Amino acid sequence: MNNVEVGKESHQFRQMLQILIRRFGLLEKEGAQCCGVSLVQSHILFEVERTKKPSLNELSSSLGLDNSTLSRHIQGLVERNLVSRIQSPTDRRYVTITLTPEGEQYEDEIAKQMNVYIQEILSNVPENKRGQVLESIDLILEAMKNSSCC
Amino acid sequence: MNNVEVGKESHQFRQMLQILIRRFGLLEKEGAQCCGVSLVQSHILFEVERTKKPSLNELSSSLGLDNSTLSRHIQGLVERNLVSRIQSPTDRRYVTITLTPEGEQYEDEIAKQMNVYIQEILSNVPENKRGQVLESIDLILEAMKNSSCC
DNA sequence: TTGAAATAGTTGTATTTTACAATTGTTTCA
DNA sequence: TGAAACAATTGTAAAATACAACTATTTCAA
Repeated sequence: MNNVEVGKESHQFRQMLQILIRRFGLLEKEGAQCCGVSLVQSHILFEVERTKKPSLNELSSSLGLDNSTLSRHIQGLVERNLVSRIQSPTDRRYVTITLTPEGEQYEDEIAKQMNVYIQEILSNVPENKRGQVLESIDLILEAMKNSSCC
Repeated sequence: MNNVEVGKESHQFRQMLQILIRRFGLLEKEGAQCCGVSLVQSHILFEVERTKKPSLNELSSSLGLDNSTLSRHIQGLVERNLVSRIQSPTDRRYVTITLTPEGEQYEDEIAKQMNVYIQEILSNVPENKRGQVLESIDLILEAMKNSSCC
């Protein structure tokens, strides 16, 4: 494959991804706000659930936020009793962040809300293409992991 | 396909999309800031280029921002001479927004920057899967267009 | 062993982003 | 023709964010 072809593909790829991301981002925003949290808070809850017991540092870098910004978000979520912040016993500089049962319930609610949208979207993908679509997103993720840039 | 299967797929789909979106969002942010604009500004420029001569209303709703917020962003971009804001002659309530030559140049730069990242990512997708990946993103977009939810 | 450097997290502060409400100018239509 | 609808801007307050300074803890090398 030569450069011109890759260039064309890149353009198409960026354009599609960017549109997809904006549209999905809007959906997420709506889904989160239906459940009474902001988009960022919903990302935090999601990420806490996904990566078990992350530290504040891990969270902030995986979300692309400053430490201080995240610290305040966590403070807010602790006050709302959605996450707990526990000092690590082995290294007391760290805190580990977990979902409270209430936080898990929240995550479920948001997931349920998103589920409605996603089922709607998936039902509009031709049935014989659904497997390919899922596999492809996985391939992109994998490729990103193996890339030096991200 | 029954509900349980769709549910499983939804979960996987949301998880993958959400991760993909966060990672790509970080890339975009970096790409934009390399070129001296914020992520939101870069989205605005992209959208202005994509949809020719949008009105302020169209832009704000497609970007999911309040009218007033967008109006101020546009003001900033006008001051930086990246977009122009022209009152529509047929209906003077509207303004149409276009890229200036300088704005187009900016868009090209950002695109070039993103291109570097995207080529890197695509090169890590197995060559025999690249077509499928591109087709799949297109399928998702198409499905979103045909969905009532977004 | 100990104290300087490194690290994780929090808090102070200023800036930026954002939304909602009120306002202005224009068009539509009953 | 004038009230309602509409697009955009401006006033204002709230929320999100980053950077810098600070505290508490750990590491490691002299």
